[in-house]
Amino acid sequence: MRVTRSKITTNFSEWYDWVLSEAEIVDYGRYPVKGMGVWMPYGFKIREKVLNILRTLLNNSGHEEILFPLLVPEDLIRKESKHIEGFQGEVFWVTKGGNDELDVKLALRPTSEVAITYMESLWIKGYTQLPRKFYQVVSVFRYETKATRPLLRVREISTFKEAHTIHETFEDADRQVKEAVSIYQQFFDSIGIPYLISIRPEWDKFAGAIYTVAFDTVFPDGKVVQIGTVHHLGQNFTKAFDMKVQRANGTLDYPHQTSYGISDRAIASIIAIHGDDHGAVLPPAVAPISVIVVPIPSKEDNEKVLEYARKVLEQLSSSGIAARLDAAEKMTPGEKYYYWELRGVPIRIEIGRRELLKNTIVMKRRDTLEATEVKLPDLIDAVKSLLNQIDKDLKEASWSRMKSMVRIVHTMGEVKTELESKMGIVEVPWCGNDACGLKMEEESGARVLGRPYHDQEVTGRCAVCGSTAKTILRIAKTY
RNA sequence: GGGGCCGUCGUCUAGCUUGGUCAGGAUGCCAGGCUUGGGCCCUGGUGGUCGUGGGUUCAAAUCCCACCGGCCCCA
Repeated sequence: MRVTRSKITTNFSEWYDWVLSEAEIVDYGRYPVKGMGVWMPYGFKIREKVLNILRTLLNNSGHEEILFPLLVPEDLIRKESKHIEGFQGEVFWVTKGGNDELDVKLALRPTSEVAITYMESLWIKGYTQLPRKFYQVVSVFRYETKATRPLLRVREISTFKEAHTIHETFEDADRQVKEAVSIYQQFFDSIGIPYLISIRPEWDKFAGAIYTVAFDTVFPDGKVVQIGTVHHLGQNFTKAFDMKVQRANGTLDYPHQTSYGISDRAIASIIAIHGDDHGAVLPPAVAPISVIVVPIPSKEDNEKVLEYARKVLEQLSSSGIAARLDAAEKMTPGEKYYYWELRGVPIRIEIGRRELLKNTIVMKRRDTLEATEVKLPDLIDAVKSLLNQIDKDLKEASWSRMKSMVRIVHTMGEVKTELESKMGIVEVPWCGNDACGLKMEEESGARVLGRPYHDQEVTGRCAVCGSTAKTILRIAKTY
């Protein structure tokens, strides 16, 4: 049995819907509200694992978890004019309580900057209280009017980890942006998701931000998905709320903020990026089950085979490995293979009469479907080292796939033909002027992702105006 | 923002053009048997307000309208 990636690459959309529903990750499209789905038990476990990684990273870097109300009064949300401008049209409003029209409409938060800034203005009075770093994991709502996709474009983003920090100076907030980027790098590295980090162009930064740094990844169909963002908010929100704090030198000034978020899309990426034609392939770090033990029944010695399988399970469990025995009698071993492969369990152990007689087990890795025979005494070491190996190999494979989808071109014509033939991300030399960037966006019919966050050497001339290039512009078809 | 396709047992789907035994199949599920090293086979059973509302008609899954929901393409 060999792994293939033909279905997932040529018919990604269908594959994606199929995995999410068949592997019981989310039940989407049946709940009778557009753009909203149900996290099913298996998907919920994956989500929990992902969130645990994020929480650990944030808690260990001085972030404090909080929880804000879902509703934001209209006057609050209108305080920062650029912000509301950006979100106007996609805010859900609560306008009635029972039969009464509300005097002040209440928004289902599309994000929480205003709510948090308002409360911070009550909490924080002096620089000795700064910085503060908060985060929460909540649902946020966007009134999407068309083309919703499970976990990718939804009306209720049911897993939104948003962090909000507040600082005495612009520079300290700038440092915070760097910390956030580094935390997100560690996060995506730990789940093997490859990314490019870009500074979004002026016309596409977060509504109310000074600048926005974004993480993008490439899906198997060649389209790009934004999987994380970090914003330097400067004093935009604190000024809107007239929130001043006393500084060390005694003067009053508006503090500086940042905010950064990761959503359901991180989980969508895990499914989409590591998956193959058999279904999901979960990195060990987020797999609810690390090892599935499948006994192969036989007429002779059937009870002994089962007993042996239970012994193996017991050894795995007592070594802290999340293992499960699938002893269901109704399914044939073959059916079980497909079932657990679809769900992405990293390692399968097959135990039949052959293994019983030899005192061995057969270990099959999900990512390559390669089998290895292991002597029983070596079981735990073999499983542990294979889990590490899978983790490494998944990361390497996904990075090399993404890198092959990113290439440099030098003219507008090439941008178009490259995107049309192969999708992915193209990079072109750019003078750095918005006008040229916008022109590239228009002419390419694609989306400008921005320029590299980490300096990247550039030679040549701007693909639009022909003047010396100062940086690179990244362009892609996006979700 | 513009255009197109679609909605029938849990799931996939036939039927719709040409209204009238068209509500049928597969899969799943339940019971039993035979199997079990990659979705095996056999027997019996379960399951559908044909997305919702309205209209046309003696008669609507089928024709018309609106809404809800899903998918795709273009900008």
